Amino acid sequence: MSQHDLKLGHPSCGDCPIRHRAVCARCEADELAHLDAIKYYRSFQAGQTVIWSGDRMDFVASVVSGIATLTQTMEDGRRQMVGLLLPSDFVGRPGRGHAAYDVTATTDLVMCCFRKKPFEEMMISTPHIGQRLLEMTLDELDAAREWMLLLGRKTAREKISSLLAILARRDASLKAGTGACSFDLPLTREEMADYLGLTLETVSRQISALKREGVIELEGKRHVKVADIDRLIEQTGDDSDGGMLG
Amino acid sequence: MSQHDLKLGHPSCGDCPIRHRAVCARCEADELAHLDAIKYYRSFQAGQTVIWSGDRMDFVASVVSGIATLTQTMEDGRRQMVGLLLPSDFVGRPGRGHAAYDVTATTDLVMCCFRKKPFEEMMISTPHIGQRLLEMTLDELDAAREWMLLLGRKTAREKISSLLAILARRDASLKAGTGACSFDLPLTREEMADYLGLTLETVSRQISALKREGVIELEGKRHVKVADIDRLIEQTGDDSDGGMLG
DNA sequence: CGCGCGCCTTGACTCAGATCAAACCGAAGG
DNA sequence: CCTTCGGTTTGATCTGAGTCAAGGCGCGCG
Repeated sequence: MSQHDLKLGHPSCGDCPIRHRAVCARCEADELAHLDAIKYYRSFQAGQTVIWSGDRMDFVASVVSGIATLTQTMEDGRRQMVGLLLPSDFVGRPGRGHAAYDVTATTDLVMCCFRKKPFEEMMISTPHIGQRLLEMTLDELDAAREWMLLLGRKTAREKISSLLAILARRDASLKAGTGACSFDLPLTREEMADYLGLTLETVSRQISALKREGVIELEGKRHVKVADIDRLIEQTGDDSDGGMLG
Repeated sequence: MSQHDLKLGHPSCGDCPIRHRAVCARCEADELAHLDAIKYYRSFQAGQTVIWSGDRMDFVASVVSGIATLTQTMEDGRRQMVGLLLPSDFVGRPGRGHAAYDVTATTDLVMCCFRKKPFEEMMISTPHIGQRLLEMTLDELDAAREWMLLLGRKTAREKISSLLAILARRDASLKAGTGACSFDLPLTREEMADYLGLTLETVSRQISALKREGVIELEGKRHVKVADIDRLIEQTGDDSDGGMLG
């Protein structure tokens, strides 16, 4: 634990990029100072494994930048991604000593870590943290349940479109009014397949089909342009209101 | 709200059957007294809908007895169950005014309800409630993610076996040593199909196949006897240790 | 008693997506 | 320049589960 790869130039909590969305979002100045004192940063390169399922895990963390995945693997190698961790998302579970999933960096990744013990102590003394964590966990539970609908009932076409629509909305580079936007896919075809419960061939075919039909355009393999987001959303099978309930 | 069907004979919180597992599990005597003062019971008959997705929902609740389901429905009628609510499970989300899922009683059901406002106030004044709710929500998130693996990657055979194994373990009428047990299915074939992301015909066929192969026995349509639980678990595709990680 | 109604089972056929196999593309390295 | 290699595309074929359709079983009710 002594040589955690602490990088100079990391912000103090007060001007951290994820300050207002992460588990610390509701903390007051003094609480933040306490967190500042116990936090440390760790960086991972794209492709590196953060932790293996079943391994001892004596920290919890927030994603500061980059993207990580949470996956489960069966003995025979079948894999299912069960979560995508984006900046401000939380990893680890207070009150559990071992990782329940494989965590992998799909892009270069920076995490803000807390050793479990001091973090748990702080959760007791600082209700704001527990409150925010509850809120975030409830959001994740909703997301997981939405994904259950996708995995259990949607067609391949609907699955791919749903994923693209989520990525498109998040990269809200939505040109005001026009409904057009573009973004880079943060996942390989195989990773998308693992997320969607498909094979990589089916993912590839469906993306080609969407391209052929003009719903999306590709620049290279990874950059997607969506001329008309509504047309994409039509393909997802979701309520046409685009998820106003969320 | 005036005529909630409060039944005489309901226990005070102190000797409630779900006292030590529900959201109130960590509460002290005085906190319990407060909950006692604001709680009310509601009963539903098997088959009744508790609330529809999107409806205004001004209460949260714990299941006291019976079983309820949480389902999502697509416009065209495809349905996916996203949760099974058993005694002590919690329904509703503090900080949200509308139901996100259809909640249906599959057996006669009794729920212990709290109007949202007083409950939220109490969550702030009584950390024990929020702490317990966080714990329960994290458990549900784990369960949801395990279900994502089932929905995305398991075969029909593995899905059915997984469901039966879960029900068998829960009804821990496990005869010590022998690994034999028996229980009633709380769901119709169609409800199982909605839970497992299958059709009811496939559920029926797989159950017949398991019976034919001697993995299970049926008494009537609903009562299942498992002579050798390990043989059932072999069919689930899960790690052979039977989920010691959980 | 017989009728209708849920719920369940079984059979025949179809099809979406998996599997197997080949080749393509672009970047890195010699 | 050519080679290698990971990621990707595309084609041909196979198959598990869906769909459509016909009964069966048990129960409550007229």
